[in-house]
Order: sequence, then C-alpha cells, then structure tokens
Amino acid sequence: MDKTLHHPDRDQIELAAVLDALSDPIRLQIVQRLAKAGEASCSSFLDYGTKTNLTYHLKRLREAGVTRARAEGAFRYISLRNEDLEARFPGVLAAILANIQDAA
Amino acid sequence: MDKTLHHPDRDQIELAAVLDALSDPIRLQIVQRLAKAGEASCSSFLDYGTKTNLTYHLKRLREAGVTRARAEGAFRYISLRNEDLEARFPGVLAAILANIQDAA
DNA sequence: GCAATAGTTCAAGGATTGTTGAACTTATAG
DNA sequence: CTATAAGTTCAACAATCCTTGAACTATTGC
Repeated sequence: MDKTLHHPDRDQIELAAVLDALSDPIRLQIVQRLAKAGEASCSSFLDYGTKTNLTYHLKRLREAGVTRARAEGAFRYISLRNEDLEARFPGVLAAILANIQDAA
Repeated sequence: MDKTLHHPDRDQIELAAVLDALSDPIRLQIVQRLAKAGEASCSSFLDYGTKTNLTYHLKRLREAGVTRARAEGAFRYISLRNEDLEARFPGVLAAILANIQDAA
C-alpha cells in the first residue's frame, strides 16, 4: 500500500471537482456521516455499497480534496478536510452539509 | 418547439442534481455570468462553446432546477432560479457563486 | 508459522457525459 | 414569400462513470 495516498494541496482544490465529488448520492451520504462522526474507517460505510465500490467513492472524495485518509495499522480513517475547504471555498461545504437530507 | 420547456417544481429540485449541474466548468461560467447579468439569451454564451453544446449545457442546468428559460419571440432568455434554490437549499447557491473564479 | 480482517488493484461491462455537424423548426426582417 | 437568425433535435463518437467479482497486499491475532 502506498504510504502516502494522494491528497491535493489546499490551494490545488478546485471548485468544480469538489462539486463533482459531491454530486453523487452515495458520496453525499458518506460526507454527511463524516460530518457527524468526525472520523470513520472505510468499512463503516459498507451499508452504502460493496467494499470495492467504497474504495472507488472514497478515492473520488479524497482526490477532489474533500476528505483525508489516515492509515493506522490495517485501518484507514477517513475525515472531512473541513478547514481546508472552508479556507479555500468559504461557506460551500457548510451550506451543502446543512442541506443533505437523511437517508435516501 | 415546446411552449413550456420542462422545469422541475421547486420541491422536486434535488441537491445531488444541482451539484451535478454545477460540477462542469462551462456550466459554472454560465451560472456566474447569469448571476451578474440577471438574464441572458442562449447565444450570449457562444464564447463558451458551439450552439449545440450550449443547448446541451443549458438543458442540464434547466432540468436540474438551476435555471429557468423564458421564450420571447425567437429568443430564449435564461435566468437563475435564485429564490427557488434559496428556499430549497438555503445558502448553497450563494456560497458557490461567491467562489467561482473568473475565467478559466 | 497460519488464518482472518482491512483495504486496494485489476479487468470487465453497461450507462452516462461532453462534444460535434447536419438537418430541422420557429420567428423576425426585408 | 424569401432569406436569415435563434435554438433544438438527431445520430454519432470517444471518454468518463459506476458497479461488480476475483485476485491481490498488508496488518493483526493466535
């Protein structure tokens, strides 16, 4: 496994990419849960899809700069890049988070 | 031509669809210009793409509930559904508009 | 060591996206 | 009526997206 997964720098995060990452219902649910839980392992999202599918969606979120992945042993802990996003695109994530409807 | 183009009702507008509509650089530029100009004809966006291509992007914006199209003679005037979006997803459009960088 | 768990990579497939040119409809101008 | 301009529809195409199962790597526990 790559020791350092690819995360874009704060100032390389692009608005269109962030919105694209958040344009999928599954990824919106993931982000909503992260907003509540703060940090969560990949497998805690298994109710949203298969393992492979989650790897895919979590990768899209990460590469868009929406989330960060931290490796700890066999686990990956995912969290929102809240401060980075707020610094780069003030208000955007907060407004979206406030409007994700629960479940689907 | 259809007298009434399809526009979703305010409460049928979905967050994921709005974000998807705004996840394309061309459509972001269109929306930015609409925010400044208030109302504009299709052809006023010709510097962003071909006629056919604009029909495509404007349709995506309209069907997502982001814009409204009003026919007047041979023209179509496009505008943002500002109040509808603010009522449905408070703060979202405003935050995004405030963060679209000019040009590309 | 061996087995189990966490997660990724690969390859495949169908669905959607973005783009274009040609042909079309509708409306205005002369 | 004829010509022109505003937009749309259609058909095609390459590219990307989402989903899956099988095979893989890496870590933990016994």
